Amino acid sequence: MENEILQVGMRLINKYNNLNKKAHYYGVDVLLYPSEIHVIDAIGDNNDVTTTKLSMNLGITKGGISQTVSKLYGKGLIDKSVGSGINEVYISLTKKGLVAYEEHKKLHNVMNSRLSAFFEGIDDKSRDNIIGLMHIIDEELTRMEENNDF
Amino acid sequence: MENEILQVGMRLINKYNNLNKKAHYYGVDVLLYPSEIHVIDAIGDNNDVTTTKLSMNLGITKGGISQTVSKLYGKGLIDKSVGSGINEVYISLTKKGLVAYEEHKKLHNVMNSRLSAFFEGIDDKSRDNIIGLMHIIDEELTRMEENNDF
DNA sequence: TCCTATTGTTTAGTTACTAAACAACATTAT
DNA sequence: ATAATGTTGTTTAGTAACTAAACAATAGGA
Repeated sequence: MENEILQVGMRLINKYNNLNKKAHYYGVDVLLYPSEIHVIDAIGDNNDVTTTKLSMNLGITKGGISQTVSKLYGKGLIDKSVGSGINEVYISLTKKGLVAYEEHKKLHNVMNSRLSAFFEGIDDKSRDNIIGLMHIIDEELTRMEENNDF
Repeated sequence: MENEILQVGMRLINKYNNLNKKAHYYGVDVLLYPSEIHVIDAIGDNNDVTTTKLSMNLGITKGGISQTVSKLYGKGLIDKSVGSGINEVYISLTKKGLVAYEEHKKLHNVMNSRLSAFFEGIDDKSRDNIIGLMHIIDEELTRMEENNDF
């Protein structure tokens, strides 16, 4: 019974991950790979960000970010400018980059609005339980991370 | 408010995916990569399975399965036998493969039992709402898949 | 006997990384 | 002033985990 819910949850994660594997245009003239739209998303959420900060935000090494950013620069989606800190380079979206960012966000918003409607329609107890469930999952994942259990 | 729940959900998925990236021993003498333990898990759940069925179950091409299965054979975790169908080859776990399978399952069971306890402690309405929430997410993911929206 | 369908394999290519060495520059210590 | 240290970002070589496409092997039907 409860086991089934976990199974469904796992299936949903796999479904989401598979969707996330394909490249799309996001309203621009260049094909964007998952890693690229992921970085664009992170830049759009926090403009004038540095390579090091992106690296921390996305949990990827600086080298990896540098490579993806380089591709995005070549595709004309980002700009670079001198930052305020030592050796810092600020990364920001070009107009084209902003188009891709917003197109990507828009697609997420469809699901977002359905979920918003759902949460408005349920009672407080149910909502609290859903939050509680997420808390347990978070704790368990943290435990597995710390104990290197998997 | 509801947006925050979605954000937490996304963070949990990322956390889970990052855990899933590391190689582990799972109680045997060879290091098993994520793709390998994933295939072992699928074989253990459905013994005497074929390459084609594994391919369908895991959503990976036959070529990809063939490569991973080949590595697992080299590491001594699986056996092959003549199947009943045309050209079929049955894949099964060796003793060593079973050790890895059960060790992997055991780690998941810790979370499983916490979730079971949680679901026993909540009211029916909350449980129905959680199932309903999963249903909505499933529908939306299917819609995105079909419309190629992402 | 030839054609087709199916199974599994192999090969070449790709994405998305990591680790490590490196370069460029500023700050601090001697 | 010069050397050591600490940052930042880049480049390179290597790897995992695929896919697509060609292929081989085998069985059944026309």
